[in-house]
This record gives sequence, structure tokens and C-alpha cells, in this order.
Amino acid sequence: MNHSLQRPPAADPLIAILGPTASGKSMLAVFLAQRLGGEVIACDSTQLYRGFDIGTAKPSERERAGIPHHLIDVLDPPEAATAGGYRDMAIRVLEDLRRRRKLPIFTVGTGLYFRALLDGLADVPQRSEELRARLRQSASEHEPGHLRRILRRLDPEAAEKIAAADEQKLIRAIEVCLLARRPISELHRSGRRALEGWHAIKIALQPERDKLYQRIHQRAGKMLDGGWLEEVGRLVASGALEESKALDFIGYRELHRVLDGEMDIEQARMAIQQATRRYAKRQMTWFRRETGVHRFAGFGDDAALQNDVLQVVERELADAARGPEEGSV
RNA sequence: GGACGGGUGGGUGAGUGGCUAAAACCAGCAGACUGUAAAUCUGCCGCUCCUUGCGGGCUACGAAGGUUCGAAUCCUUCCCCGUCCA
Repeated sequence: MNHSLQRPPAADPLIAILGPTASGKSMLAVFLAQRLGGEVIACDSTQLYRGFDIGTAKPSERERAGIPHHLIDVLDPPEAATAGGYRDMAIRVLEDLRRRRKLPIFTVGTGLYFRALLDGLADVPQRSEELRARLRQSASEHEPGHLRRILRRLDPEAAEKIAAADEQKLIRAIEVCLLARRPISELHRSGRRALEGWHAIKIALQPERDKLYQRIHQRAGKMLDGGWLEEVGRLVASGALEESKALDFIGYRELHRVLDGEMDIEQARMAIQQATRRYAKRQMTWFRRETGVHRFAGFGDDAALQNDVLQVVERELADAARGPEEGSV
């Protein structure tokens, strides 16, 4: 409990680029990697999956420019990505990069995963599909509010914090209480184990909203022109789409409906643009409250911005190399 | 030219005398989120004032008049739109 008081063994730096979708994280990451001897690590819940390429905006070979990229294409569709699973994989990559003396550069789109990596997760049971199925079944057989009532019995404090309509979070909380035989709020209070041995330099991209939305619109068009529908067709044919949670991914669900004839491509395009806008907004909300961040108003592919970021990062790296100073919290 | 149907807040669209600044949904904005997170959920959403209150004022349901204590809702005329008949 008091290891936060003892001086950490010299922490190695890692860089994290936070930004909404289409803000140019990948390009900035490659730029920094080239100049600082780094490698890129994606922190994106969808890019983990093989076969989902166009719609998840994975950087192409050309865009990667010879820089190794990690945590892209590491899961097959039936496997479920989770925050904890991501953390484990990311830690392994970090250890690998440390051994090879490469600077880790994260491109962060999924705020939860990044927080799980840096701050850790409470020591709670993992998900149980069987239990969830039973809870969902039970919820459908009872009046609304059923799950909330169950949770209130198990953990009134948690029930207070979760909205009655938020089935997903209610189920997770009940699941944890049941499996751990302890209230989830108590487990959360007992703390999380933060990442040790690393010091994060956080960069946030904050382009103007209008311009970002414009890019989102254009990118959706480009993705569709680039064969996105065909990609979805292949995933459907191989059965990968059905057995994955990709029906939750923006675009994949819409294009699936196009293939089923329930929607035309033009409607899909607009639905994709809109869903992406909302997603970007949620990302911005999440990143806004991230602390200790160097914020840059612009896109990651802007040369001037890239140089500004490089300067800030170089300064931070130099400070860090001088050793941990007493002022650092 | 005639017969119907219709014009409601950014959009779709309820509302047919007071409980209506006007349902619902969408869009938009703000926010929450410790193992589904590109997910899930919450709040706000005409303008304005303040002593921020189930508060006050103003504007609003195509336009202008009228009826009424009171009208998005009833009446008259006009202007648009749609369908049908000529």
C-alpha cells in the first residue's frame, strides 16, 4: 500500500497520443517514431481484430513507413477483447520494447483500455458468459428495474451509481458481486495496481470540431470507395462477422444491413458518418478530463504541429533522463 | 376552374379550446463510465432576466383578421404544398 511512497526505480518514458478518431494519431505516431527511435502500439479496441481493416482505419503498410506496429491484428473474431486483456498484452509489448531499447508510442482511441494500462484494474473476476446469459434471461422475464433490484441487494452503493436503464453496467456489477462474493464497490475501493516502471508523456490532439467532422465525413467516403463493403462481404461469408462483436463496430453493422438489403449504401454512408461523429464526441469527452496532458489544437498530420509536439516530447525526455526530480508527483 | 387533404420548434411528427414552450423520435450540446468501451448510459435542448425557482418576462404552431375570460386547436379571408376531378 505504501509503495507509492518509495522512489520508483528509474521509469522509462512512453508516449501516448490521445485523440478522437480521424484526428491523425497514426501519422503523428509514425513521425515521432522515426525521429525518436520508437515503435507504435495501437490502443484501439477494434484494430485488435484480424480481418477488420478498412473500417477500423488501420494504418496501411505505406503509412506505417517501416515502423513496427503492435497490437493490431492480434485477435480473431470469436475472441473477446477486454480492457484487462489489452492491459496484459500491452505490458508484454512494453517489456519487449524496453529490452530492445525502443520508445513506445501509443495511439490511443480507446480511453478505457489506456486507463486500464496506466492505472490498472481492480482485482475483480473476469466476465462469465453463462452468468450474463442467465441475468439477461431473468431481466427479460421480469419487470423493468429487476437488475437494479438485484444489485441493490448485493451492493446498494453500486446500485445507486448505475442508471436503472444501463443493463450492461448493471450486469457487470452483479456479475462481479456474485463471482467474488463481495460488493463491487468494496473491491473497487481496495484499489488498482498502476503500471510501474513507466512514465507516460501524454499528447492530445484537439482539432477544431467542424474540421474534424469534415474529415470524418470524407474518410467514410474514402473507406467505402476503398472496398469496405467488400470487406464486410468477406467477413460475412467466412462467418467472422456473426461470431464477433464487430456488429458493434461503426460501419460493420450498417454495411451488414446493406448486404441484407435492409439499407442502401447511401443511407449507410450517412449513418456511418453520424455514428462516427458521436463516437468522436465521446472520445473528446473522455480525453478532456485526462490529466497531465500536453494539448495541441490541430491534426496529427500537420507539419507545424508535428514539430511542436516533437519539441515538447524532446524536452520531456531530456527532463526524464536527468532523473526523477523531487517535484514530480 | 372544382373536390378533398395538409402547412407545428433544426428535421420527422403528435396534439383538435385551458393541465402546451407545445408528446415522441432524430439531430445537436454537455456529461458519466474499473474487464462488451466504435459499447452502454445520463442530463440539456425557443429567447431572455434574476433572488436559479415545480420563478418572471418575451416570442412561437403558414399570414392577417375575428370569436372567447382563454386558441396551435373554433370562424373568415389570403398565401403555399399534395392528391384527385375538369
